[in-house]
Amino acid sequence: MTSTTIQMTGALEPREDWAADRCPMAHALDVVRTKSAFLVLREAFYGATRFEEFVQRTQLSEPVAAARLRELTDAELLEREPYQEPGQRTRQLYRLTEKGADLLPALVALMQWGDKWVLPGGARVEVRHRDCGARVTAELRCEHDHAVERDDLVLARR
Amino acid sequence: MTSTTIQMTGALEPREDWAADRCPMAHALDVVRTKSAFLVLREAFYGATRFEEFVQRTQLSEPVAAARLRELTDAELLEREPYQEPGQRTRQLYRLTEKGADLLPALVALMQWGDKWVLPGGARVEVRHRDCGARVTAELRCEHDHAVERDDLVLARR
DNA sequence: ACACTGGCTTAGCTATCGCTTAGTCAGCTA
DNA sequence: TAGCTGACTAAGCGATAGCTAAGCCAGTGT
Repeated sequence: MTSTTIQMTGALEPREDWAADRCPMAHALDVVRTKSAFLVLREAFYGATRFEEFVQRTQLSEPVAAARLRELTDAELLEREPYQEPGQRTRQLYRLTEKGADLLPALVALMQWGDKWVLPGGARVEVRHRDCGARVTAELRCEHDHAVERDDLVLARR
Repeated sequence: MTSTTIQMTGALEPREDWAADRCPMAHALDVVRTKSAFLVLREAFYGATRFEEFVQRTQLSEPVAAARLRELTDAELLEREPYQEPGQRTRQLYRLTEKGADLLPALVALMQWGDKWVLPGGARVEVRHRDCGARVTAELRCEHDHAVERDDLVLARR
Protein backbone atom coordinates (compact mmCIF):
# COMPACT_ATOMS: atom_id res chain seq x y z
CA MET A 1 0.00 0.00 0.00
CA THR A 2 1.36 3.38 -0.91
CA SER A 3 1.61 6.14 1.63
CA THR A 4 -1.38 8.44 1.66
CA THR A 5 -0.05 11.09 3.98
CA ILE A 6 1.20 14.38 2.70
CA GLN A 7 4.96 14.61 3.03
CA MET A 8 5.99 17.39 5.33
CA THR A 9 9.09 19.36 4.63
CA GLY A 10 11.62 19.73 7.39
CA ALA A 11 10.72 23.40 7.73
CA LEU A 12 7.29 22.47 9.05
CA GLU A 13 8.61 20.87 12.18
CA PRO A 14 8.14 21.63 15.00
CA ARG A 15 4.41 21.85 14.55
CA GLU A 16 3.33 23.63 17.71
CA ASP A 17 3.11 27.16 16.38
CA TRP A 18 1.08 26.99 13.22
CA ALA A 19 -1.61 24.44 13.56
CA ALA A 20 -5.04 24.99 14.81
CA ASP A 21 -5.72 28.67 15.10
CA ARG A 22 -5.15 29.53 11.50
CA CYS A 23 -6.30 26.44 9.70
CA PRO A 24 -8.62 27.62 6.93
CA MET A 25 -10.52 24.36 7.00
CA ALA A 26 -11.31 24.76 10.68
CA HIS A 27 -12.60 28.27 10.00
CA ALA A 28 -14.64 27.07 7.05
CA LEU A 29 -16.24 24.53 9.38
CA ASP A 30 -17.10 27.28 11.83
CA VAL A 31 -19.22 28.90 9.14
CA VAL A 32 -20.79 25.71 7.81
CA ARG A 33 -20.82 23.64 10.94
CA THR A 34 -23.88 21.43 10.75
CA LYS A 35 -25.26 18.87 8.43
CA SER A 36 -28.38 20.99 8.05
CA ALA A 37 -26.30 23.88 6.73
CA PHE A 38 -24.83 21.62 4.07
CA LEU A 39 -28.30 20.41 3.15
CA VAL A 40 -29.60 23.96 2.80
CA LEU A 41 -26.66 24.84 0.59
CA ARG A 42 -27.20 21.73 -1.47
CA GLU A 43 -30.76 22.79 -2.17
CA ALA A 44 -29.66 26.30 -2.97
CA PHE A 45 -27.38 24.80 -5.60
CA TYR A 46 -30.23 22.66 -6.86
CA GLY A 47 -32.22 25.84 -7.37
CA ALA A 48 -34.39 26.24 -4.28
CA THR A 49 -35.19 29.84 -3.47
CA ARG A 50 -38.33 29.88 -1.31
CA PHE A 51 -38.64 28.97 2.35
CA GLU A 52 -41.10 26.17 1.67
CA GLU A 53 -38.84 24.66 -0.96
CA PHE A 54 -35.95 24.50 1.47
CA VAL A 55 -38.12 22.91 4.14
CA GLN A 56 -39.58 20.26 1.87
CA ARG A 57 -36.42 19.34 0.03
CA THR A 58 -34.03 19.22 2.94
CA GLN A 59 -36.60 17.40 5.11
CA LEU A 60 -35.66 19.70 7.94
CA SER A 61 -38.20 21.10 10.37
CA GLU A 62 -39.28 24.67 9.78
CA PRO A 63 -37.46 26.11 12.80
CA VAL A 64 -34.20 24.49 11.80
CA ALA A 65 -34.51 25.56 8.18
CA ALA A 66 -35.32 29.10 9.29
CA ALA A 67 -32.31 29.17 11.62
CA ARG A 68 -29.92 27.90 8.95
CA LEU A 69 -31.29 30.31 6.34
CA ARG A 70 -30.79 33.16 8.77
CA GLU A 71 -27.26 32.09 9.72
CA LEU A 72 -26.19 31.50 6.14
CA THR A 73 -27.62 34.87 5.20
CA ASP A 74 -25.80 36.54 8.10
CA ALA A 75 -22.59 34.84 7.00
CA GLU A 76 -23.23 36.10 3.46
CA LEU A 77 -23.40 32.72 1.79
CA LEU A 78 -27.00 33.47 0.89
CA GLU A 79 -28.72 36.75 0.23
CA ARG A 80 -32.36 37.65 0.58
CA GLU A 81 -34.23 39.42 -2.10
CA PRO A 82 -37.82 40.60 -2.00
CA TYR A 83 -39.97 39.50 -4.90
CA GLN A 84 -43.60 39.58 -5.77
CA GLU A 85 -45.61 37.29 -7.92
CA PRO A 86 -48.71 38.85 -9.49
CA GLY A 87 -51.63 38.68 -7.09
CA GLN A 88 -49.33 37.70 -4.24
CA ARG A 89 -47.79 39.75 -1.51
CA THR A 90 -44.10 40.55 -1.39
CA ARG A 91 -41.93 37.64 -0.26
CA GLN A 92 -38.26 36.91 0.32
CA LEU A 93 -36.24 34.58 -1.78
CA TYR A 94 -32.81 33.21 -0.97
CA ARG A 95 -30.02 33.12 -3.47
CA LEU A 96 -26.42 32.00 -3.29
CA THR A 97 -23.87 34.76 -3.19
CA GLU A 98 -20.49 34.40 -4.83
CA LYS A 99 -19.12 33.37 -1.44
CA GLY A 100 -21.73 30.66 -1.06
CA ALA A 101 -21.46 29.47 -4.64
CA ASP A 102 -17.75 29.07 -4.17
CA LEU A 103 -18.40 26.15 -1.85
CA LEU A 104 -19.60 24.06 -4.75
CA PRO A 105 -16.33 22.12 -5.22
CA ALA A 106 -16.46 21.06 -1.58
CA LEU A 107 -20.05 19.86 -1.89
CA VAL A 108 -19.30 18.02 -5.11
CA ALA A 109 -16.29 16.39 -3.50
CA LEU A 110 -18.44 15.20 -0.59
CA MET A 111 -21.11 13.89 -2.95
CA GLN A 112 -18.53 12.09 -4.99
CA TRP A 113 -17.05 10.47 -1.90
CA GLY A 114 -20.44 9.47 -0.54
CA ASP A 115 -21.39 8.03 -3.87
CA LYS A 116 -18.22 5.99 -4.11
CA TRP A 117 -17.87 4.77 -0.54
CA VAL A 118 -21.19 4.98 1.28
CA LEU A 119 -23.95 4.55 -1.26
CA PRO A 120 -22.30 3.03 -4.29
CA GLY A 121 -24.65 3.39 -7.19
CA GLY A 122 -27.45 4.48 -4.92
CA ALA A 123 -27.74 8.12 -5.85
CA ARG A 124 -30.46 9.07 -8.24
CA VAL A 125 -28.93 12.25 -9.48
CA GLU A 126 -25.53 13.22 -10.75
CA VAL A 127 -23.76 16.34 -11.86
CA ARG A 128 -22.82 16.58 -15.52
CA HIS A 129 -21.10 19.00 -17.83
CA ARG A 130 -23.65 20.84 -19.93
CA ASP A 131 -21.54 20.91 -23.06
CA CYS A 132 -20.50 17.29 -23.30
CA GLY A 133 -22.73 15.43 -20.86
CA ALA A 134 -19.82 13.80 -19.00
CA ARG A 135 -19.84 13.38 -15.24
CA VAL A 136 -18.23 16.08 -13.17
CA THR A 137 -15.98 15.46 -10.19
CA ALA A 138 -13.83 17.60 -7.92
CA GLU A 139 -10.20 16.82 -8.52
CA LEU A 140 -6.89 18.18 -7.41
CA ARG A 141 -5.03 20.35 -9.90
CA CYS A 142 -2.09 22.63 -9.52
CA GLU A 143 -1.91 26.10 -11.00
CA HIS A 144 0.11 24.75 -13.88
CA ASP A 145 -2.87 22.57 -14.62
CA HIS A 146 -1.25 19.28 -13.78
CA ALA A 147 -3.54 16.64 -12.35
CA VAL A 148 -2.12 15.99 -8.87
CA GLU A 149 -2.09 12.59 -7.23
CA ARG A 150 -2.23 12.29 -3.49
CA ASP A 151 1.37 11.24 -3.17
CA ASP A 152 2.53 14.24 -5.17
CA LEU A 153 1.34 16.74 -2.59
CA VAL A 154 3.71 18.69 -0.38
CA LEU A 155 2.85 21.02 2.45
CA ALA A 156 4.71 24.31 2.24
CA ARG A 157 4.93 27.10 4.76
CA ARG A 158 3.66 30.30 3.29
CA MET B 1 -24.85 38.83 -11.56
CA THR B 2 -24.86 35.46 -13.25
CA SER B 3 -26.96 32.64 -11.97
CA THR B 4 -25.13 30.32 -9.63
CA THR B 5 -27.74 27.63 -9.33
CA ILE B 6 -27.45 24.39 -11.18
CA GLN B 7 -29.99 24.20 -13.97
CA MET B 8 -32.42 21.39 -13.44
CA THR B 9 -33.74 19.49 -16.38
CA GLY B 10 -37.48 19.10 -16.67
CA ALA B 11 -37.15 15.42 -15.87
CA LEU B 12 -36.08 16.20 -12.33
CA GLU B 13 -39.38 17.75 -11.37
CA PRO B 14 -41.31 16.89 -9.33
CA ARG B 15 -38.72 16.61 -6.64
CA GLU B 16 -40.54 14.75 -3.91
CA ASP B 17 -39.29 11.26 -4.65
CA TRP B 18 -35.55 11.50 -4.98
CA ALA B 19 -34.20 14.01 -2.57
CA ALA B 20 -33.09 13.33 0.88
CA ASP B 21 -32.86 9.62 1.44
CA ARG B 22 -30.33 8.89 -1.25
CA CYS B 23 -28.26 12.02 -1.35
CA PRO B 24 -24.62 10.88 -1.25
CA MET B 25 -23.56 14.12 0.40
CA ALA B 26 -25.98 13.58 3.26
CA HIS B 27 -24.60 10.07 3.74
CA ALA B 28 -21.04 11.32 3.59
CA LEU B 29 -21.94 13.76 6.36
CA ASP B 30 -23.31 10.91 8.45
CA VAL B 31 -19.86 9.36 8.44
CA VAL B 32 -17.88 12.57 8.92
CA ARG B 33 -20.37 14.60 10.87
CA THR B 34 -18.40 16.76 13.24
CA LYS B 35 -15.74 19.37 13.03
CA SER B 36 -13.54 17.20 15.23
CA ALA B 37 -13.71 14.38 12.68
CA PHE B 38 -12.51 16.72 9.95
CA LEU B 39 -9.69 17.91 12.17
CA VAL B 40 -8.57 14.36 12.91
CA LEU B 41 -8.59 13.57 9.20
CA ARG B 42 -6.66 16.74 8.46
CA GLU B 43 -3.94 15.66 10.84
CA ALA B 44 -3.91 12.17 9.39
CA PHE B 45 -3.23 13.77 6.00
CA TYR B 46 -0.55 15.90 7.55
CA GLY B 47 1.13 12.74 8.74
CA ALA B 48 0.00 12.21 12.33
CA THR B 49 -0.12 8.60 13.38
CA ARG B 50 0.07 8.47 17.18
CA PHE B 51 -2.66 9.30 19.68
CA GLU B 52 -0.67 12.09 21.28
CA GLU B 53 0.02 13.68 17.94
CA PHE B 54 -3.66 13.80 17.11
CA VAL B 55 -4.50 15.30 20.49
CA GLN B 56 -1.84 18.00 20.34
CA ARG B 57 -2.29 18.99 16.75
CA THR B 58 -6.06 19.06 16.62
CA GLN B 59 -6.25 20.79 20.02
CA LEU B 60 -9.06 18.43 20.91
CA SER B 61 -9.44 16.97 24.36
CA GLU B 62 -8.29 13.39 24.81
CA PRO B 63 -11.78 11.90 25.17
CA VAL B 64 -12.96 13.56 21.98
CA ALA B 65 -9.86 12.58 20.03
CA ALA B 66 -10.20 8.99 21.27
CA ALA B 67 -13.87 8.90 20.27
CA ARG B 68 -13.21 10.25 16.78
CA LEU B 69 -10.28 7.90 16.23
CA ARG B 70 -12.47 4.99 17.25
CA GLU B 71 -15.37 6.08 15.04
CA LEU B 72 -13.19 6.78 12.04
CA THR B 73 -11.51 3.41 12.51
CA ASP B 74 -14.89 1.68 12.79
CA ALA B 75 -16.00 3.46 9.62
CA GLU B 76 -12.80 2.28 7.94
CA LEU B 77 -11.43 5.70 7.14
CA LEU B 78 -8.49 4.93 9.43
CA GLU B 79 -6.88 1.66 10.32
CA ARG B 80 -4.91 0.72 13.41
CA GLU B 81 -1.63 -1.01 13.21
CA PRO B 82 0.52 -2.23 16.08
CA TYR B 83 4.12 -1.08 16.03
CA GLN B 84 7.02 -1.16 18.39
CA GLU B 85 9.92 1.19 18.70
CA PRO B 86 13.08 -0.37 20.13
CA GLY B 87 12.97 -0.30 23.92
CA GLN B 88 9.30 0.67 23.87
CA ARG B 89 6.21 -1.42 24.33
CA THR B 90 3.87 -2.20 21.46
CA ARG B 91 1.61 0.67 20.47
CA GLN B 92 -1.11 1.41 17.94
CA LEU B 93 -0.75 3.82 15.13
CA TYR B 94 -3.49 5.17 12.93
CA ARG B 95 -3.22 5.38 9.19
CA LEU B 96 -5.55 6.52 6.48
CA THR B 97 -7.15 3.80 4.44
CA GLU B 98 -7.93 4.26 0.77
CA LYS B 99 -11.47 5.22 1.78
CA GLY B 100 -10.20 7.88 4.15
CA ALA B 101 -7.56 9.16 1.79
CA ASP B 102 -10.19 9.61 -0.86
CA LEU B 103 -11.69 12.44 1.16
CA LEU B 104 -8.69 14.61 0.41
CA PRO B 105 -10.34 16.61 -2.39
CA ALA B 106 -13.17 17.57 -0.03
CA LEU B 107 -10.73 18.71 2.64
CA VAL B 108 -8.68 20.67 0.14
CA ALA B 109 -11.83 22.29 -1.21
CA LEU B 110 -12.83 23.36 2.31
CA MET B 111 -9.34 24.70 3.02
CA GLN B 112 -9.35 26.60 -0.20
CA TRP B 113 -12.72 28.16 0.57
CA GLY B 114 -11.74 29.06 4.11
CA ASP B 115 -8.53 30.59 2.86
CA LYS B 116 -10.33 32.68 0.28
CA TRP B 117 -13.39 33.80 2.23
CA VAL B 118 -12.78 33.48 5.95
CA LEU B 119 -9.09 33.95 6.58
CA PRO B 120 -7.72 35.60 3.48
CA GLY B 121 -3.97 35.29 3.54
CA GLY B 122 -4.05 34.08 7.10
CA ALA B 123 -3.09 30.49 6.64
CA ARG B 124 0.50 29.56 7.28
CA VAL B 125 0.59 26.45 5.23
CA GLU B 126 -0.47 25.56 1.74
CA VAL B 127 -0.63 22.49 -0.42
CA ARG B 128 1.69 22.38 -3.41
CA HIS B 129 2.52 20.05 -6.25
CA ARG B 130 5.77 18.26 -5.57
CA ASP B 131 6.95 18.29 -9.16
CA CYS B 132 6.43 21.94 -10.04
CA GLY B 133 5.83 23.70 -6.73
CA ALA B 134 2.55 25.29 -7.83
CA ARG B 135 -0.42 25.61 -5.51
CA VAL B 136 -2.98 22.87 -5.59
CA THR B 137 -6.74 23.43 -5.51
CA ALA B 138 -9.81 21.25 -5.89
CA GLU B 139 -11.57 22.10 -9.10
CA LEU B 140 -14.46 20.74 -11.07
CA ARG B 141 -13.60 18.68 -14.11
CA CYS B 142 -15.67 16.44 -16.29
CA GLU B 143 -14.58 13.02 -17.43
CA HIS B 144 -13.54 14.47 -20.75
CA ASP B 145 -11.15 16.62 -18.79
CA HIS B 146 -12.86 19.92 -19.45
CA ALA B 147 -12.62 22.49 -16.69
CA VAL B 148 -16.23 23.05 -15.67
CA GLU B 149 -17.60 26.41 -14.58
CA ARG B 150 -20.48 26.60 -12.17
CA ASP B 151 -22.94 27.70 -14.79
CA ASP B 152 -22.02 24.76 -17.00
CA LEU B 153 -23.30 22.18 -14.55
CA VAL B 154 -26.47 20.22 -15.14
CA LEU B 155 -28.18 17.80 -12.81
CA ALA B 156 -29.12 14.55 -14.50
CA ARG B 157 -31.19 11.70 -13.21
CA ARG B 158 -29.22 8.51 -13.20
C1' DA C 1 9.59 -2.37 44.18
C1' DC C 2 8.36 2.03 42.55
C1' DA C 3 7.59 5.86 39.79
C1' DC C 4 6.96 7.42 35.07
C1' DT C 5 4.99 7.72 30.44
C1' DG C 6 1.84 7.00 26.64
C1' DG C 7 -2.56 5.82 25.56
C1' DC C 8 -6.49 5.68 26.61
C1' DT C 9 -11.52 5.47 29.67
C1' DT C 10 -15.02 7.20 33.03
C1' DA C 11 -17.88 10.57 35.17
C1' DG C 12 -20.16 14.62 35.11
C1' DC C 13 -21.04 18.97 33.19
C1' DT C 14 -22.59 22.74 29.55
C1' DA C 15 -23.79 24.22 24.99
C1' DT C 16 -25.64 23.23 20.62
C1' DC C 17 -28.58 20.68 17.27
C1' DG C 18 -32.71 19.23 15.88
C1' DC C 19 -37.39 17.85 16.87
C1' DT C 20 -42.60 18.70 17.76
C1' DT C 21 -46.32 21.59 18.81
C1' DA C 22 -48.29 25.80 18.78
C1' DG C 23 -48.53 30.18 17.81
C1' DT C 24 -47.87 34.96 14.95
C1' DC C 25 -48.21 38.11 11.17
C1' DA C 26 -49.02 40.12 6.57
C1' DG C 27 -51.46 40.31 2.76
C1' DC C 28 -54.66 38.31 -0.35
C1' DT C 29 -59.63 36.32 -1.47
C1' DA C 30 -64.63 35.99 -0.56
C1' DT D 1 -64.63 41.38 8.02
C1' DA D 2 -63.29 36.91 8.29
C1' DG D 3 -60.79 33.21 6.85
C1' DC D 4 -56.69 31.30 4.26
C1' DT D 5 -51.85 30.79 3.03
C1' DG D 6 -46.89 31.25 3.15
C1' DA D 7 -43.30 32.39 6.02
C1' DC D 8 -41.79 32.40 9.86
C1' DT D 9 -41.13 32.56 15.58
C1' DA D 10 -41.48 30.70 20.43
C1' DA D 11 -41.37 27.23 23.93
C1' DG D 12 -39.89 23.13 25.57
C1' DC D 13 -37.84 18.81 24.94
C1' DG D 14 -34.22 14.82 24.11
C1' DA D 15 -29.84 13.59 21.81
C1' DT D 16 -25.23 14.74 20.69
C1' DA D 17 -20.62 17.20 20.85
C1' DG D 18 -17.50 19.14 23.40
C1' DC D 19 -15.10 20.23 27.82
C1' DT D 20 -12.40 19.26 32.48
C1' DA D 21 -10.80 16.39 36.03
C1' DA D 22 -9.69 12.11 37.40
C1' DG D 23 -8.39 7.37 37.01
C1' DC D 24 -6.54 3.04 34.81
C1' DC D 25 -3.25 -0.01 32.68
C1' DA D 26 0.98 -1.89 30.45
C1' DG D 27 5.55 -1.72 29.89
C1' DT D 28 10.25 0.80 30.90
C1' DG D 29 13.78 2.77 33.53
C1' DT D 30 16.10 3.06 38.14
